[in-house]
Amino acid sequence: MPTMKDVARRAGVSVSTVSRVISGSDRISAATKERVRAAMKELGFHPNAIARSLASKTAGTIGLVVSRSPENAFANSFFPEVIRGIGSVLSKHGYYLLLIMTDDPEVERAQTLAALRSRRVDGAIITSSRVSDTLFRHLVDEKQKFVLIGRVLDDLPVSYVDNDNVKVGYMATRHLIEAGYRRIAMISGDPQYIVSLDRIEGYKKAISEAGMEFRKEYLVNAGFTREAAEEACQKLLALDQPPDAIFAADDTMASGAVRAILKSGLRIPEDVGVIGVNDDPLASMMRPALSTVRIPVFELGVWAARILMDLLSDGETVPRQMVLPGTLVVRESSSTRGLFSA
Amino acid sequence: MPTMKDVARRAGVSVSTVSRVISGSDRISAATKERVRAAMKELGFHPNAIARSLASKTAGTIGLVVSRSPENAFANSFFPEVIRGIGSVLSKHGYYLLLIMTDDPEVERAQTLAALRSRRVDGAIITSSRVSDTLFRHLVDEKQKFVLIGRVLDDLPVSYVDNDNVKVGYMATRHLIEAGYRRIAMISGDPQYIVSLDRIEGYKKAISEAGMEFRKEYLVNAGFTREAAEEACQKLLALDQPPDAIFAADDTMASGAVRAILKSGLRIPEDVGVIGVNDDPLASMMRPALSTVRIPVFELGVWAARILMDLLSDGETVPRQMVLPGTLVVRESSSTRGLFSA
DNA sequence: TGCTCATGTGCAATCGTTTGCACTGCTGGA
DNA sequence: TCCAGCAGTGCAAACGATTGCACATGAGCA
Repeated sequence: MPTMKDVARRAGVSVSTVSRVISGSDRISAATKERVRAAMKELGFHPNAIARSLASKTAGTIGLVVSRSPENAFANSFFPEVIRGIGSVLSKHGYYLLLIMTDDPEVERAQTLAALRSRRVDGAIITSSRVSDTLFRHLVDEKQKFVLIGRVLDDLPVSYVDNDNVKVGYMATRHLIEAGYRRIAMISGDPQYIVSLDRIEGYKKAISEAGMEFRKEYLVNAGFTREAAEEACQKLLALDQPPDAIFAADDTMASGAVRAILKSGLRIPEDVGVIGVNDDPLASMMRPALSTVRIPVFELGVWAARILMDLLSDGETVPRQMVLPGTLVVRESSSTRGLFSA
Repeated sequence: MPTMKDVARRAGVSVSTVSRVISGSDRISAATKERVRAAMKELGFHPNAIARSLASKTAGTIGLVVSRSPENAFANSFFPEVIRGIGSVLSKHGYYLLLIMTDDPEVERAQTLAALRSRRVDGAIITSSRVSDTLFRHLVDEKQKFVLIGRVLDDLPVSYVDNDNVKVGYMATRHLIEAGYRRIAMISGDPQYIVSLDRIEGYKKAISEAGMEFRKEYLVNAGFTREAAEEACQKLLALDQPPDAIFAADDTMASGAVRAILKSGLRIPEDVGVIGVNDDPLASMMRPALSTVRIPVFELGVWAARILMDLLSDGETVPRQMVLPGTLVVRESSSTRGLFSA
């Protein structure tokens, strides 16, 4: 592999000059530029990114920590979409994306810390927010640059972008109420995740606002998996007073609920209404097509990346926090109830 | 950030000694090791990965090129699964994964080449194989280390791991035949991808082997999207002699076909049988549950990574090629036909 | 004619490691 | 008693770029 030294020799200039030609900047005569460029081409020279990083003290890489938690499990399209969003920003800035993803949460934490501490990455985007996690505190203490997709409960000075999950829960529940359903149950995700707590809060808010009573037995946890959701839904339907609508905290769980309902011989949406969250491809593909609250996943990625870029370039220090809204998407699994109850 | 120099000073030894303690190797007295370790801990020292890479001439990173082609679109679980497989191997070897993924194929190629040439990554795993692509030739010429998930048509000395797509096509078609279907159409993916050609070949083989006649109008291209598949299937059903079974080259397209069939008032599997490929979560979730040929995606990732590791460590030079089999998974969309025709 | 400055280029230090080689003591066998 | 050999450590040269500073040249101006 040729180095700048070789190029310099060939072009009859010094390495500094070559360097300056490459970085484009500075005052180099057109003639010299030309000769250096030619030499580079002739030798097939490509600058060594590692050496460059060492000298310039920036890795040119940012880490993306993807928790393989059920929360953003791969049954749904969260992960690819968020990457797409991030990538669209990073590529403009010439950054590469280092993926940190493993089955083991401990390994994940260790790798995240290692990547940042070893300066292998200049910053990180983290896509999980458990209720209790000391990782963020560590990162803040070490003044590492990172952005969270999600949010933190305590008042750590952390930059994050999140969707408004309280509102998401509220919108979904509210929609069911307006569609005429009266006994609305919620199948929630693992309460270890903040997103779960938020959506539950929204659910409760809509319930009480409508003057309905919150029933403990109508709120069940299915850990973001379809199987658990199906089972949970069966139990709900077996109650003395079974619910006439189900709000599932994501589309995957909603699909489980749908299955349980249909198996039990009930009709959707006539007997039981269902709504999910995410609007992943599955939702429109199911029969009946699933009503849902769409989350702007791509945008979450975009904003997380933008904020991180700012953090890195401006040396910005005040944490920025951002909340994006969801959108109600009404499909077959809930829309027509009004007709029946009317 | 403390450097090895600081640690060395504190421990009263030379940098070389510190380095040797870190790398674990070599002959360092227990006492010295202890002192150095203590110094590192006291200073909160973490070795700089970039400097390390420069000196050791290995990036410790491998690139994963994810083509956002429809072939491995995110509607299915190909991408996450393959990453999981790769990750499980890489983490054992202490490698990080650099993700190269963009909407634009040209940018993708450029980034791939740049990452390898700049030695930002030690090698790459590439997940696309278009029929005509000069990328591989370039990479081979430059002696870059890479493994392809998929395969090449020409006889380039390229290491790859692929599933046996001819056989996959054969198995799916054969199954339909054995289930009693007689007019079997195929909805294929974009013929620009080798995988498509292979599955078509398998389809034809099974057809002719069963003494059936290959009909040109029974082979249609739907570019791996559900919408196109639905449309294509409608047209098939409108033929004078409509098919009584559909082999779709992936589950996503199969779901489109299912929708078209049901819309037209026909029953599955009684009137029309359907089979897909992949066995992604969607397949078991659909109603009727979709018969399919399962592809060992996780294993593809594992083997690609293993082969790349060998390429990097042994300086191995003979290309290794590997083909993994698929598995027939019979569900509701095809199984019972035998009962009716009997 | 002499001085100032802008322009273009080179020198050499620096980034933080790794690693081949040389050196110092000591141990133990002949 | 001498010397080979080894364990333990340090020196200093890489690795391949970036960058502050110094320097040479020639133009512009008084």
